[in-house]
Amino acid sequence: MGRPPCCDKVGVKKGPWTPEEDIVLVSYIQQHGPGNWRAVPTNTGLLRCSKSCRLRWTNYLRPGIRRGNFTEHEEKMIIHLQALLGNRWAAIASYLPQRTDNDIKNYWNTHLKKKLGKGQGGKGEDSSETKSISKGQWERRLQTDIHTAKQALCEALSLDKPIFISNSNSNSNSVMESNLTLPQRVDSVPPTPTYASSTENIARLLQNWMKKSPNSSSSAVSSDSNTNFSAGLSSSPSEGAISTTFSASVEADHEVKFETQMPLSLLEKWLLDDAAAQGHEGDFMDMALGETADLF
DNA sequence: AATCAAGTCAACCGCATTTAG
DNA sequence: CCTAAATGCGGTTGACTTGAT
Repeated sequence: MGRPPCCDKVGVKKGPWTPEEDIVLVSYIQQHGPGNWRAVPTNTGLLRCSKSCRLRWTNYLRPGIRRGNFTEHEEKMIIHLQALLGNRWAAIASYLPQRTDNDIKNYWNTHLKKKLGKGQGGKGEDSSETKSISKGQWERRLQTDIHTAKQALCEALSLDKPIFISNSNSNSNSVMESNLTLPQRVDSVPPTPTYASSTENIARLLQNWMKKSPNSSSSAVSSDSNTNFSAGLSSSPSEGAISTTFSASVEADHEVKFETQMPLSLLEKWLLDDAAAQGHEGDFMDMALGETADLF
């Protein structure tokens, strides 16, 4: 038969996450790594469903996430990718490793859609494009995916000593679902991502939290059973970051599940073959949309 | 200062796909 | 192979914030 249910919906808490919950979650993931979300609520005592835990981690607590202030480059990237891939935010997000699909989606809906609407008289609408896809269109879309993946690979490989991470969880995406893991170029994420950046995220949240509700002091952070966070908490002048002693100590104890390299030989060969065939190096950002249109 | 509208974004919901028993 | 749970994804909602009146 099947498996036991992931979470019974009675007694499941909803709504915004508190810093305390964040800390519990990060602590748990620090120890066990992301994945097996079903076990998270039971093992941590969080009154959240597994989905909620996963979402919280992937969208806010995961290391290397940047929030707000989309750069012009990112903006252009999103616009291009949206034109290429449609509303496949996870796929788009995989090209912007510091951004989450949710973030990109929100940004698109709140900023870019409007912007494009103004600029080109509503051309930016995507719905008709991505819906009602015929079989042939699917094939072409797949081709486009492969094509764009190759472009991204070219770009990535052309850099000096790039650092790749292959997102082990949600950010792997349809583009690469054919067992090829697209290496993500990381521009300004720390070279060796640790959970410290998660704690920074939490610290930031804590700050906001304390701004909002002066009553909930940092003492609230102490309590929980299997976390020893409180000892490691300290304020830093820059971002009020949680002290790195935590991340350092934990890192020593547990393997950090981020690949920093990936075997590229096959990919390189594939790219080189393709590049030879195509004969262009293709700056992804400069790829004309007209080229895309041809594919569809 | 109060009220309302518009904008933003975190989180939820439901569906599709993948995976485990 | 079948069934059901787990997971991932995109659409949508609603609480909160900000700006205008």
